[in-house]
Amino acid sequence: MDSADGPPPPPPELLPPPNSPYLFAPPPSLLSSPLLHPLIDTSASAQALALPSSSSSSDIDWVSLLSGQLGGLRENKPMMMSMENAPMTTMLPENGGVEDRSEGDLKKKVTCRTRRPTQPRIAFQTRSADDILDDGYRWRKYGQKAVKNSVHPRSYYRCTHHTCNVKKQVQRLAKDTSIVVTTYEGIHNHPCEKLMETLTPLLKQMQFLSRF
DNA sequence: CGTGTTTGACCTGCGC
DNA sequence: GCGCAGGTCAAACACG
Repeated sequence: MDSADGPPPPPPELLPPPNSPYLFAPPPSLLSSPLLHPLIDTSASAQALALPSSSSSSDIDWVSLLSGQLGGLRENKPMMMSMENAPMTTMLPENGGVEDRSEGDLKKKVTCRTRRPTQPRIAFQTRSADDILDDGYRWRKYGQKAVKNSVHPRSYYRCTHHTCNVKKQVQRLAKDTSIVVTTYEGIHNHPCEKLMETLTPLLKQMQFLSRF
């Protein structure tokens, strides 16, 4: 939901280079976009998106990305992606988003009745004052739950697109409440309106330039 | 009135 | 089998 009249909130800060096993990853707005859907594979996502910290945004194969070819990534080339004004995020391995649960004796209770193993799940850590990241999709909140060993509740969201079954969970880390963990589950089966709105003029410009 | 949020109840898996 | 905890449902409510 678009909150906010008044001054815009400060942009989320960059997280420091994460220690293993965390990996750099595109912001949710890109990862959840149709352009990158093929990348989000439950088992392979961490490897496929493994990015050396020495990478820079200049390494991005934007042409491939924007043309939908995704060549660089399909060849598993190291890449670093960034978006202006987009929050830098840290991608966690599957179930990484529940790291904060590991405080105490929380062990392996990550599997639950409704968890579908076939659904890709990707978690992001984002240092932000806002719980909700604007990733271009519309979300409807369907639940909120207090989580053990955490002061902050976990919020559950579902994509409002009628044919889309993507969910996401949002929770602040218990250890560092300035960090928001967003876990995406599933893949959008529809275009991201905001993203396409942003990229369309860019694509046109690139097509024009590519003629020379 | 349509859309989204809140919140308590309910369901289910897991550990003991 | 029981209790706990996570995830979902759905009615009530708020807001533009």
